[in-house]
Amino acid sequence: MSNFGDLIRIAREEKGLFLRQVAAELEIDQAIISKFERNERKPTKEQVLKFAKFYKLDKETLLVEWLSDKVAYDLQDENLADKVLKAAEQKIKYKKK
Amino acid sequence: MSNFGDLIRIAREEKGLFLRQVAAELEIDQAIISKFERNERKPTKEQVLKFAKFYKLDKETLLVEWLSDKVAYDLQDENLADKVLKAAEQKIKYKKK
DNA sequence: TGTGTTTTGACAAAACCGGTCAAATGTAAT
DNA sequence: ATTACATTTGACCGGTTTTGTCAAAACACA
Repeated sequence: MSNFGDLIRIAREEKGLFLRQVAAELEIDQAIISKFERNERKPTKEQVLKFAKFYKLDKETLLVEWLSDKVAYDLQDENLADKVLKAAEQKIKYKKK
Repeated sequence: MSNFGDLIRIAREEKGLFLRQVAAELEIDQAIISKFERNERKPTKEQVLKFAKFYKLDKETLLVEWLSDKVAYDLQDENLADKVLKAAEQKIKYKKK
């Protein structure tokens, strides 16, 4: 199962870059990026977009990965997760109208 | 579409209680309960359970309502909501193993 | 060992939350 | 219109949680 951290770590490794370099480019401390890659910290939306742009990853893919990490995290110890997701889906549909 | 606030407001009105009374009983400030009922603030899980017990509402129903409100809120201005929910579902399933 | 990279953890600043309270507003009866 | 009571609003406070910074520790490997 993929996650935000894996995506950006793989992207970085494919480009043969060091944390230091990415950090300088994106103006994000390398310690933080290290934590993002290990899913120890969650980036802000702005940061997600920075990564997408820099690594030339699909913006939507990365945002979905990031948001779904967050939702899954919020529901992790809820055995009601299924019901919650279905209810949330209905609510979102409803709001769109 | 239902939501947490409506459920507890209806329950209170059905029992003919004033905010003041519920507040005293649950030891939650009435201003806060007023905000819960109008979905202006989100209660803690503990508070949700207090309401379920006091109003004799199904615990699970209320928890699902509360959590799905939160998820829907987090995704409200994301047109990726559908994809996010599907991805989150996969992640939660995966984690269970 | 020496060099360079990544990870860890302590710390401070900022943002976010939950609760308290009193004033403002709403509502209905007299 | 005034009174009495219920609800809503908003300012404020303290505590928790996030976010960023930094340097030291750990790791990799020639």
